[in-house]
Amino acid sequence: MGGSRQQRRGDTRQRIQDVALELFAEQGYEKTSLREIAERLEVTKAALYYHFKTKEEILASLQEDLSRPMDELIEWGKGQPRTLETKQEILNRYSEALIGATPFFRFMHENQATVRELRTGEDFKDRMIRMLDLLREPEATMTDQVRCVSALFSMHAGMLALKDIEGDPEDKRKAILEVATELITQANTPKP
Amino acid sequence: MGGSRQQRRGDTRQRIQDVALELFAEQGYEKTSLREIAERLEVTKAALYYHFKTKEEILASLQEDLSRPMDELIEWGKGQPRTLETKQEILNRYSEALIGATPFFRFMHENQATVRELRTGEDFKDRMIRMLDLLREPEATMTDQVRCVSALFSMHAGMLALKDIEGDPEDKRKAILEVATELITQANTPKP
Amino acid sequence: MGGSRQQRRGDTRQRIQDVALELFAEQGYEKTSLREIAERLEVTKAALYYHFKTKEEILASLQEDLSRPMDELIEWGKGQPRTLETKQEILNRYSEALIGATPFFRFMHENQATVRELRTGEDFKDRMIRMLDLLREPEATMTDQVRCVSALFSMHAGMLALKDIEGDPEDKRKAILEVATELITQANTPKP
Amino acid sequence: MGGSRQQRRGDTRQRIQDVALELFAEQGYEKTSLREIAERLEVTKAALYYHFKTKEEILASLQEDLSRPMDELIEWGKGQPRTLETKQEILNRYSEALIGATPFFRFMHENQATVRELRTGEDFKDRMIRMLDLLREPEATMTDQVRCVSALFSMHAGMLALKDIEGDPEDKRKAILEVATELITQANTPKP
DNA sequence: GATGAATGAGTGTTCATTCAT
DNA sequence: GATGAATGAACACTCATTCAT
Repeated sequence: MGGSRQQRRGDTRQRIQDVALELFAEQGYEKTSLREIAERLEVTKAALYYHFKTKEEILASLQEDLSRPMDELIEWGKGQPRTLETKQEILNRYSEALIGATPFFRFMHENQATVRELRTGEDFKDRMIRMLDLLREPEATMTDQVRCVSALFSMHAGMLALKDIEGDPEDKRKAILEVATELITQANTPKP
Repeated sequence: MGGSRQQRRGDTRQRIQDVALELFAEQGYEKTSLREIAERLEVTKAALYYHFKTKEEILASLQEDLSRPMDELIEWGKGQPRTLETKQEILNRYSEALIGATPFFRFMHENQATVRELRTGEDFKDRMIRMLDLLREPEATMTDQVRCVSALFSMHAGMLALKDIEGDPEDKRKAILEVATELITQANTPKP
Repeated sequence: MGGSRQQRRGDTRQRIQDVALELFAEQGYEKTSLREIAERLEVTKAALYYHFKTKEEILASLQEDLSRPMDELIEWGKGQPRTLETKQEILNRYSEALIGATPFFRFMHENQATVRELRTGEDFKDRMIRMLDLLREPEATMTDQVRCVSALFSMHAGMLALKDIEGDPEDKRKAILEVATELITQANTPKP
Repeated sequence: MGGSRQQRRGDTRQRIQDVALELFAEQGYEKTSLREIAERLEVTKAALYYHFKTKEEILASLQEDLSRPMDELIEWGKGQPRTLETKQEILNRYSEALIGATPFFRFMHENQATVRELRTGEDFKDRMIRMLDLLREPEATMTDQVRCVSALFSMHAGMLALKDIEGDPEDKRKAILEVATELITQANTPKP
C-alpha cells in the first residue's frame, strides 16, 4: 500500500514533514516525540537529525512551507486599494487558504501556548497582525475594530468548531465566509 | 514580599492554585513542571502531592472553581424562555463571567491540543456546547448557526486578541459584546 | 458491619497488625505502603507512627506474636528425647502451627528476599535452623539430611502449592503430614 | 578488572542481564533499582532503556533465556510414555537444569510475592504446573499427589537450603535427586 | 490517641540530542 | 543517507518519616 522502500528514497524529508504535521495537529507539539515520528516512518530517530537540526526546525520548516499562501495573500493585499471589495476578496481568498492547510492552522490555533515562544510562533502572530492591518482602519471605532478581529477569528473558529458537526465542507466554508463578509462590510460602513 | 511563613500556613492549597494558573497560562500546561510550581512557592514537590493527587487534578480544581459562573449561567439560561432577549442577556452575562476568569479562559484556548484528552478539556467542551445550545436554533440555516458560533467565539477571541492592544478594558468588553449581540440578533431575525 | 468507631478505640494497634499482615501476605512487604494500610483503617499515616516506630517494626511485631507457637514447639522439642517418635510429634505439631498462622508463613516464604536483611528475617531463618536441628542427626548421610530438609519444606510448599487446588483443608494437612512423616522416618531408619 | 571500554561495546545487553540477575537474586527485584544496575555497569539509566523497554522486561528477558531448558524438558516429557522411568528421568534432567540456572530459581523462589503479578511470575507458575502434570496422576490419592509436589519442590528447597551448608555440589545434587526419586517412585507404586 | 502539613530521597520512565561508524 | 548506542536532564509521582498541634 502506497510506496515501496525504493520509492521512498530521497523523499524522506518530505515524509518527515507529513508525519510530523499529522502528529503535531493530532496530539500537540509537546506530546509528539521524535521517537513517535521516527517509528511511524520506520526509520531511527537519528535519521531525523540528518534532515533537521532540531525538533523545532521541523516545525519551522512546516511553517515556512505552509504559510506561503498566507504571505502571498498579504503581499497581494498590500498592492490593492483599501476598498471594501478588496477586503471581501481577502477574506474569500483566506477561506480558501485555510482549507488548503487545515491541519496546520488547527495546529497553530491549538498550540498557541507552546508555539508562542518558539521563533516560529512570533512569525505566525506577525502574519495575523498584518492580515488584520489589511482589514481594519486604525481610525475606526473600537466596535468596528472588534468586527474585523471577529471576522478573521470567526473563520478559524468556524473551521475548528464545525469540524465534528454536520454537512458538506464547501457549504460550511461558504456560510463562514458569509458571516465574516457581513462583519467586514459592517465595519466598513460609515455610521451616521 | 507579601506574607510571612506564618501567614502562609493553611492557605497552601490556594497558593498552589494561584501559581499553577499563572504558570499554566503563561507557559502552557506541559511546559510547566511541578518542580517549577513548587519552587515558586518555596515548598517541595511532595507538598503539592499532599494537596493534589496529580498534576491533572490541580488543573481540574482550577476548572471547578473558575467555571462555576459559567455553570450558573447555563443553569439560569435553561430556565428562561428561548427569546432573543434571553440570548442577549446570556451573552451579556457571559462577557462578565469571562472577565472574572480571563487567565483561565486564555489557558483553555491556548492549550486545546493538550487539554483535549484531559477530563478538564472534555468538561470544558461540554459546557461550550451547552452554551451554544442556548443560543442556536437547531432548525436554523447553517449561516445562522455559524453566526451563533461566531458570537460565542468572538467573545473569547476578542478578549485574547485585544489583550495587548489599546484602551480601557470595560470599553473593550462593551465593544465585543456589541458585536456578539449583533450576530445573535441577526441569527434570530426571520429572513424574508 | 463489625465494630463501631467507639468500639475501635484502644485496639488500633491490633487492627494495624491485622491489616498489615493481610496486605503484606497479599502483595508483599515492599509493595504495601503505609498509606495503603492507613487508608484501609481509615486513619492517617501519622497514626501508625504513634503505635509503631517504623514500618519494619510493624513486621517485627507480627513476627513476635506469630512465631511464639514455633518457639514453644522448639522449646518443647529440646526437652524431649531425640527419638523418632519425638520427631514425628514435632512435625505433627508443626503442621498445626502452620495452619494457625497461614498468612504469616505464606508471607515469610514469599518475601524471603525482602525479609532476609531485615532483623526479623534472621530470626526466622534461625528458627528454621533450630527446627531442622531437632530433626536431623549431624552424623547422618547427606541423603538423610536432605530428607529432613525435605520433610520440613514440604510442609510449607504443600500448604502454599495446594492452596488453590482441590478439597478439604484437614485432608490436605493430613496428606502433607503423612509424606513428611515418611521422610523423617526414612531418615531415621538405620541402613544396612 | 576484566574488559576495557572498547571490548564492552556490543555486549551491553548481555551485561545488563548479568548484573540485573545478580542484583535481583541478591537483594530482590523491588529493592534493586535501575540506578544501581546502571552504576555497576558504568552507564546511565537511560542506556538501560535503550536495550529494554521497562524494568520488568529485563526480568522477562532473563526468564526467556533461563527457562528454555525447562521448556525443552517439558516438551521432551510430553513425548514420552507416562512410565515411572520417564518420571525419574524428568527429575534427573530437572536437577541438572536447576543447577544451570540456580540464581534465577533462587530469585523466583524468594520473590514470589513480587513476581506473582508480573507476567514472568505467571509464566513460571504455568511451567511448574506443566511439570507437575508430567509427574502426577490425576486419579491418584491425595497423599500421592502431595508426594509429587514434594518431589518437585524438594529439589528447589534442597538447592536453596543446602546452599550455605557443607560439601560438594554434585554430591548434594545427587542426594536431593535421590530423595525426589524416592518420592516419585513411592507415588507411582500401586498400594495393596 | 491522633491529625495536618510537609520533607528528602528516591523511583521508573521519557526526551531531545549527539556521534562514531 | 542513515543507524546503533548512548547521554544528561528532566519529569510525574511515591515513600517512609517527622513534628507541631
